[in-house]
Amino acid sequence: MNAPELYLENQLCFPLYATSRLTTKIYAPYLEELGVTYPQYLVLLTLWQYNDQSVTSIGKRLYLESNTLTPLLKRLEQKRLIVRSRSKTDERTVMITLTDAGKKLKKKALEIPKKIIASFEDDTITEEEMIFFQKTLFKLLNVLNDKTS
Amino acid sequence: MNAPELYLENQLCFPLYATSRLTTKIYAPYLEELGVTYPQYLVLLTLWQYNDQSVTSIGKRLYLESNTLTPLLKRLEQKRLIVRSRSKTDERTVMITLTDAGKKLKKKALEIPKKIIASFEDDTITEEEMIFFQKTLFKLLNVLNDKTS
DNA sequence: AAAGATTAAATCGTGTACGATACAAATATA
DNA sequence: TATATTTGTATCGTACACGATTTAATCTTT
Repeated sequence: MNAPELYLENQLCFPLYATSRLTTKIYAPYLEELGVTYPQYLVLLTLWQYNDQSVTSIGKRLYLESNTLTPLLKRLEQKRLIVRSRSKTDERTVMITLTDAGKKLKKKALEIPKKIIASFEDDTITEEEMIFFQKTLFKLLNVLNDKTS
Repeated sequence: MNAPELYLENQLCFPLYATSRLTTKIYAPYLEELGVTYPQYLVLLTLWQYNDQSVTSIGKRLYLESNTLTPLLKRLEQKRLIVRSRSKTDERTVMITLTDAGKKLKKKALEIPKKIIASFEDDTITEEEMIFFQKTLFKLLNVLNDKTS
């Protein structure tokens, strides 16, 4: 029974899944220097860009929920990069605050993007193609976010 | 300290990670009907397309290793969709064979792609753009595979 | 204001990912 | 042909993901 619609090379889900995982592996050596995991790095990016905020706010930006974030944030707190504290105006909310160490780590992180871009460099994909790719990717992310919420 | 190179919207890793996860969520209701998880579905796609093969062979196609695959394959075996058996010509190798139930599931899976395409449909992204996107995505996957191996 | 509904985190259980390591079988080399 | 190396799986520990549920705080409604 021939079924090209089920071939791996005709899927969209599979290359997204595989590329996402391999990209994370490219980051690994640099993140190891920072002492954080990849999802922890994304939380730090969120905090560096948008400053202190609630767990839900971080979740909205990263498309994650408290079931994933709470344990992750506890680990970041153990590493003394953030502080978790109940809001006084709304006791349901937990505010995430960067510590000095967490803020300092940003300087080190600034070196990462250029190293990543360098390791992505390749003859088969032009810079223009990558920019277009990134645009479509973000469009797709928005579409999917509407569909899943 | 302004650092646009660290903004979430300027990353490539982050939208890949988020889009991959949201795509998996789109599949969830259909995979529930099949009674498998998303990575289990990918293994079945591999077996349907390339027939019976070793753990390593599946891993090469999906960019996974035995540390991930062995437990996953044991679950597929418990569901009676595959059989794991040591090769007689090479006792190191474990051959993965589809059961009749595993083969039959392909018929049900054939309905999934069109449903997924329908749920991806959107005015902001043309079909042409999606095809181009998929091409770049596979190119990127190949580049990353070279870099990480 | 009391009852009901909503919201924000946290918890729990299952299933990946993956680096590191172990181990046995097969292959290569001295 | 012994020994060393490589290969194919499996195991272990840590860290996500995520659906489902719980709990407490806040908001809405009557």
